Amino acid sequence: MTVRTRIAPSPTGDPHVGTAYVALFNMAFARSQGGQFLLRIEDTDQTRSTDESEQTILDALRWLGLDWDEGPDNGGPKGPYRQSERGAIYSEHCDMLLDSGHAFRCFCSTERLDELRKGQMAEQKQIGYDGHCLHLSQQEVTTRLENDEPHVVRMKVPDEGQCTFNDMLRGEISIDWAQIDMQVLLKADGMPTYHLANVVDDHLMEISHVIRGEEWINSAPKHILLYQYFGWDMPVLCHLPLLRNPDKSKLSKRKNPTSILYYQRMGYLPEAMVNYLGRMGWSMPDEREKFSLDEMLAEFDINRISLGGPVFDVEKLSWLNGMWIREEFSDEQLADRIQQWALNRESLMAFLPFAKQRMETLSDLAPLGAYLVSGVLPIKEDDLTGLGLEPDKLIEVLQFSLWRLEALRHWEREQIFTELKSLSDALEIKLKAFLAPLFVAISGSQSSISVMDSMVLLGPDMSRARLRHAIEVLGGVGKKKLKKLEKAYQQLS
RNA sequence: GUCCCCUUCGUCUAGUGGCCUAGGACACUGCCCUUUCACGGCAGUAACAGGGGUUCGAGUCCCCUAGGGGACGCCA
Repeated sequence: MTVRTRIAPSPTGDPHVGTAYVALFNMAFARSQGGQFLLRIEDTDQTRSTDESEQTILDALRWLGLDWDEGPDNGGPKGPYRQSERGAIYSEHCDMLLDSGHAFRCFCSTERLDELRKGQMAEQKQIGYDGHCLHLSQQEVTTRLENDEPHVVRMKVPDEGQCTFNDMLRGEISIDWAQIDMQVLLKADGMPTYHLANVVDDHLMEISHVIRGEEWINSAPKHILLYQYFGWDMPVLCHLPLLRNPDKSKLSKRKNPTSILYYQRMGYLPEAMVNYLGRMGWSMPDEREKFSLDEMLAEFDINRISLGGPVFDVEKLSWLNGMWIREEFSDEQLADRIQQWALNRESLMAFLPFAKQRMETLSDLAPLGAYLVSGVLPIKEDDLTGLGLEPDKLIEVLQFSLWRLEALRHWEREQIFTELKSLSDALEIKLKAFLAPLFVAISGSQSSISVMDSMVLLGPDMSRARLRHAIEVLGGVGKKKLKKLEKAYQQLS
């Protein structure tokens, strides 16, 4: 048996804990069955991933000890790979469906589709493609193709009956075919959508079991249909519960740190991290809380997964991390870890040029650099409100900066500066006054090395987390207020 | 709005019809240990969403209701 985890890099390159979670269970299932665990990076929307962001995710998984196998040597796609390099195989498969009459070309414009959706929304009807191009004559299709009219390829879907399939954990699931949209398979730019790429790649990689997040249940019928159209064997499906925020919604970075890099930077151990993820929706037969990846692989039974969406609880993760530090690490091992983590030559060399100018004795180093090796800083409301900005302005500065920095793709001094400077101009606040609250949020004090340099040293995840924390310290932003801020933010740019 | 999935302490969970007076862990509270703080030890508060069935017997099986979540893109 063979199993794979699909990875979709995000523009910012954050390796999401949800990705690691799914990868862990794929790996656990594969290894416990003596099968293979593969990894596949997929990016059919080329604006999303870069070599860098792909690398970041692979590194994060490796850090957690989630090592993958090579995959079958059958000429099909191999291990982590770049999908865009193999664009042709999708259009070829798409042609097969076109020839067999299971797919059709659709020339509808984005405007028409928007209009259609709006109408359906207004009538409170089901939303989906209306089959406008389904019955174009061969003649018309040929003419429009000759005219180079932009078009997509959509799959045909039965208009009656139900699709019934089996989920390893959930049993039988039935969905009416009427619920299933005529999914676009090949986009106007010639790239496949997820659905096509997923099915074709899974088949070529000889995937036997698909273990993925619950959010995919509703698109299972599309995939089943494609397998039927191609005449391929359908893999076994298994949908994992979704990791949740404390308010039970799907885990998101707005409400919780979700980047593995953040937890790394925070000083969580990979062993504890994997251990904790393994406790989400799963338990050891003897209910022990602390276990290594190897122990989990040895005992893994997929039927021990519970289906309620588990809330990601940082507090319990911290407790577990403490257990690992205290019980599983010798002083020597811990010393090594700490050195690797932050007290390494590279980190010191990065920091020293700034520290040097402010040092009189070597012992000045610790207070100067403490904030760089800290997690959440103990700042108080007064530290921020005492800076001279009005409370409303203060929130604006922090929240807008956070949004700008969240969108930043390359975490470099120049870019950070450009973003913040343009924001301070737009808000008509002098740079010095504008940076003051950021200074406190990032470094915890008013006198330290420059904010920009500090942010570079801290890295994107910790920097953003500190800004979020500062906003929390000020009482946070309610739903209403958030909407207002978003509006104001949009108007700025 | 339509469809799908889910539902045991605040949170993570054990539970596969009798072993359940529902067990463990985090968090919380108290006590002990300790020159402080932690760690550690001990104890305590706290849950089967509600209603109907099936059964000698239901947390466990079925149905309904409610609640939560997800999906409805030329995103993945």
